[in-house]
Amino acid sequence: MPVKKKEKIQCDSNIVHEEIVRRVGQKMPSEEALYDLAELFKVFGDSTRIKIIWALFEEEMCVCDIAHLLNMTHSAISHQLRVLKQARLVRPRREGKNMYYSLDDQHIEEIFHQGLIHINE
Amino acid sequence: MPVKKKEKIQCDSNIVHEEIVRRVGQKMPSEEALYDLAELFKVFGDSTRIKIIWALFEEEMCVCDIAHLLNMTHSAISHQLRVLKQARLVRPRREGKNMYYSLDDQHIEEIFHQGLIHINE
DNA sequence: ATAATATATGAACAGATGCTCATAAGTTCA
DNA sequence: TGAACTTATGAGCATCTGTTCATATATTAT
Repeated sequence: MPVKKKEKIQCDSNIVHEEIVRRVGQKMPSEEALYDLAELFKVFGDSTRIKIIWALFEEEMCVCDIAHLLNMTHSAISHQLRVLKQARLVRPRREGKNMYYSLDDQHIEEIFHQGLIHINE
Repeated sequence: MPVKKKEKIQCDSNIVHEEIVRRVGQKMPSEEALYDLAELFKVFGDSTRIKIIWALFEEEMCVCDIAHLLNMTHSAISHQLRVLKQARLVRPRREGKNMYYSLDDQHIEEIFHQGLIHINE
């Protein structure tokens, strides 16, 4: 009695499309890389931080000016700059009492650009 | 008596670096565009969704297979696919009992690529 | 030293998020 | 029709997040 061969397979939790899952699984980046990527995008996923970064596209600014530009408290901006700093996206520079922040990455602008293309589609 | 001109200005909440703030402010995209951009990146800011998208780079897959690949419940995957669908990042196609999802955007891969460059720097 | 200004930081709180669970909806096959 | 299977969805909940507030730190000028 020949075993009935299933050509187009169902999606039983056991009889999954094993071929597909195996092939795709092999091409996936490491768990760690995907996690880090998500962490990076998480940083971009807040409109305050997006605004800060966009402002710094133009030129370096101090905390106070950013706060004024975005009409937010110094504290809130400082907290967010810390997040950006930890993600190695901005770099601080002291000048007297002021801390000037500037962008520390060349790829951000390209990432944002592609993001805007998606939005405006 | 000549008015003392302030060259490098202080950061009083009143005497902000008005020139800078004004110039940068003019170049900022609209509030709405920046908000939408943040929303898009928020979608990328979760490792489950990152994994789903990366899997779909290879080929379309059904809910069940994605769940199996990522070792998660069907429900969790379905919820996340909904988020991706609402963001117009994936597109569903029915085939019998299965819903096959595929990527609906050409720019995602470029965005992810640039993101990885930042991480590996 | 003290005062004034700029920034940083911890605690607290409200709101958002992602998963699980239960259940519903849609499809196929007997 | 009903049973089996796949996917979708709402509720509940634990966790995470972004802001505010109070306070600390750092620099400059008096």
